[in-house]
Amino acid sequence: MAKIINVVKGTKDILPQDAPMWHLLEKNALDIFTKYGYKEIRTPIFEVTELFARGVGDTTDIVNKEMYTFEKSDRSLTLRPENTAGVVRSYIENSMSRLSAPVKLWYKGPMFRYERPQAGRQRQFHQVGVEMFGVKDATADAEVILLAVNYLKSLGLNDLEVEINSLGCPECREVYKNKIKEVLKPEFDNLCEDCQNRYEKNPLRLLDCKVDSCKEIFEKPEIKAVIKSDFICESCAGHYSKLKSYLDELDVKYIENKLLVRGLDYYNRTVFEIKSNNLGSQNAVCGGGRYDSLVKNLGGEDTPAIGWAMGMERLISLIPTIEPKKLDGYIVSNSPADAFKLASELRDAGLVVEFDLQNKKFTKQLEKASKVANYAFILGEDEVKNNMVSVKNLSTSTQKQLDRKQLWSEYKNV
RNA sequence: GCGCCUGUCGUCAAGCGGUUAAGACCUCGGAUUGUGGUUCCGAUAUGCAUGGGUUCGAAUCCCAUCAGGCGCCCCA
Repeated sequence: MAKIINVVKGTKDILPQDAPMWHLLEKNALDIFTKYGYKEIRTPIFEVTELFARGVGDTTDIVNKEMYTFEKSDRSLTLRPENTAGVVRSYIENSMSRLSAPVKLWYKGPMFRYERPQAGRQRQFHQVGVEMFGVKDATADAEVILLAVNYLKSLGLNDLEVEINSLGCPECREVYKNKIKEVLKPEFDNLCEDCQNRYEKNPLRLLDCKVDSCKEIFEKPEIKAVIKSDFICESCAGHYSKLKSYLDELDVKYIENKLLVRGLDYYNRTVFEIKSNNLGSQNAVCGGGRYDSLVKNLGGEDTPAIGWAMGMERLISLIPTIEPKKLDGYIVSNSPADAFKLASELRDAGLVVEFDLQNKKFTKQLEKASKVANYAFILGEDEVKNNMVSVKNLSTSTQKQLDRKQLWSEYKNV
């Protein structure tokens, strides 16, 4: 036998037995997002590399070490590691700022990140996400979070934890960053290697370091005081408290997590994650936040925006398995030509039917029917002659001859 | 990139230095030439990820390679 070829590391087939769960995710996304006024957008799965470098940010791990980048005709192209940058690119390119705000878009599709695969993490994975452009008020933040919660509820996921935080605006964050750097300066040599790198590149990411020695340092009173301090400026604080009061009124439960720092550079003010305890160590199903300067940074008009993305594989691992449906009927007949005709009639009437294409014996056909279908439609010589079909209910074993014309509407009474 | 764990039929597995490599499920065939789902019978790994080594003897022990899983980092 020839050598077999396997799926590439970190990728997976979505097999027929899992398809019903994907259909559920996709159907509910379409239904619910549509109710909230979102329109679907589909952008290419690869873009010019510069889009991600400028959009996602070149201090992020996503851009630094996780991108699938390739060269073609002197252009550097990259398989999208996330879709916000692509959607923003399209928003700008198609002049969507001319549309009446807010512009609400949603998407679903594969994303690519070159990481070591593990539970809840693949190199090709799928996200559903939403992006809202044009509203700077906290109403947008609240609506977007509510939408996430309601989408999760529609999937039967009610008890997930919503964590929120505010990163402030570029101005107040700069002050905060400097304070952190200042107070940590004496400890610099004691920080782990990663943290020493983060110190210059992105001090906010120091805060969720998992190394014990670093955690200890962050626990020191004078350092903790700075980390925990409410650094955000008055207007950012106002925005944040407005969001919280909206969430309270909407009865959306949340936990404030001051250490919640997104790894994407473009976020400002509101960031949030939704987590599950049943996912192993990759426990975030949803992550998002506000990115008010991204549109401008990518060459568009200054446009506030906010969005989130959910990992579809992670969602699927949280919802119960959906058993595949049986066929409505399986036609049992020794005459393929007659079976073809009957199958067409029933299919046209909306039934899901199959019949034997392999010339199997009558008993084998019936055996097959009992495994895959709710009803057997038995079509023998007599039945063909009289324009009848014998319908057998395979769970009750009752059988009746029905007129072929009314078959599709009456078979369920057998 | 680093750490830990695991590779026996399509699937789940037993096996712990000497077996004819259990068993179950799935699939296929038969009992059953127009009545299934129950039952009974039968078929299906000359081979235990691959390559070396140790041994009289290896699926079992050792090494390497490959593959998979999990964790760190980071994220959905």
